[in-house]
Amino acid sequence: MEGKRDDKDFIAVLREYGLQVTYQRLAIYQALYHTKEHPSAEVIYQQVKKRFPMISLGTVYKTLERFYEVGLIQKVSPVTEVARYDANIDPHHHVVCVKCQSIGDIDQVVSDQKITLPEGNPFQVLRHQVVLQGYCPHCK
Amino acid sequence: MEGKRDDKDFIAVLREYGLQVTYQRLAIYQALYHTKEHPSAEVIYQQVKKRFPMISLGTVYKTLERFYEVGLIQKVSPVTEVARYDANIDPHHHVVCVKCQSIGDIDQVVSDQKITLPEGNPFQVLRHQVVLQGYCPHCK
DNA sequence: TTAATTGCAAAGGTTTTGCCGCCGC
DNA sequence: GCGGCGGCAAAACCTTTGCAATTAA
Repeated sequence: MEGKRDDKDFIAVLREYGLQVTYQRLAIYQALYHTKEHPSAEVIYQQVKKRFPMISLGTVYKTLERFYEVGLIQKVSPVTEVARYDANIDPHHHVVCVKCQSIGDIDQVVSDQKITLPEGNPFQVLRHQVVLQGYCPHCK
Repeated sequence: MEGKRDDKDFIAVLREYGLQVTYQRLAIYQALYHTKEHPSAEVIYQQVKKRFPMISLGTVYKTLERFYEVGLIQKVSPVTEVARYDANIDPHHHVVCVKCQSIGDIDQVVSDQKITLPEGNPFQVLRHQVVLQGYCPHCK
């Protein structure tokens, strides 16, 4: 039985990750668990508000960040806090320091030619970007 | 002679990309061209302001976005506009629709084991993320 | 009981927008 | 001269923070 989880299961999951269990957290995790849409905090808030109209957006932000912190969920996008620019337009990738946010270049040497898509992928892919995360020479 | 470009060269570059030439644009492009720091708009603003104290931050934002739009520079990070979350924590990558920002999953099938770093890379890499960009089934 | 969590509202920070005068072409 | 661009300030967002009240354990 993999398919469905009832509330009891979700409670267990939160506990596994060392999280205190609240109705808000259950609702937020369930909402995220039952969608493939990779929703933003705002979208999750709108969703959860249907069942718990008193929930606040701030709580959704705090909770998602907490989930991410303990590894219960993934987060897409926040490689750097703000947009960063680069005059070098040769194909290359970047490595971002998780501590000081400095960025280094990685020459194409990486992989790349190996980026092949699974059969039946419905997206039409234009380009890709590999972002590595780690420590820069100064922070490590 | 590859190494240095004088002002005349920068003017030519802007024209090549169909951009109108102004002192602000020259200064912004030069500032970005002469650094490896992958600066943010704010940092570029501070830099350019030394030579052109009257320049405005809004102009820097508009200009960088214009440069990016025509392909004169690269932008690191803005895969999605806001943070997006995912309850699936199995290792996998994402493909983001450049038009509607919807996100699809790409199973590990991609490459990955092939991500090898160039010799002498000074960063200590912890993990990496492959982000593909393209059109979703609905937008293509 | 005690520490963590929630809700609310305010603040912080980045980026966008509108408008008008100015400048490149 | 015309359309694009720059400066300025306001606005729009997204996200974080502070605090008092509430709740989980």
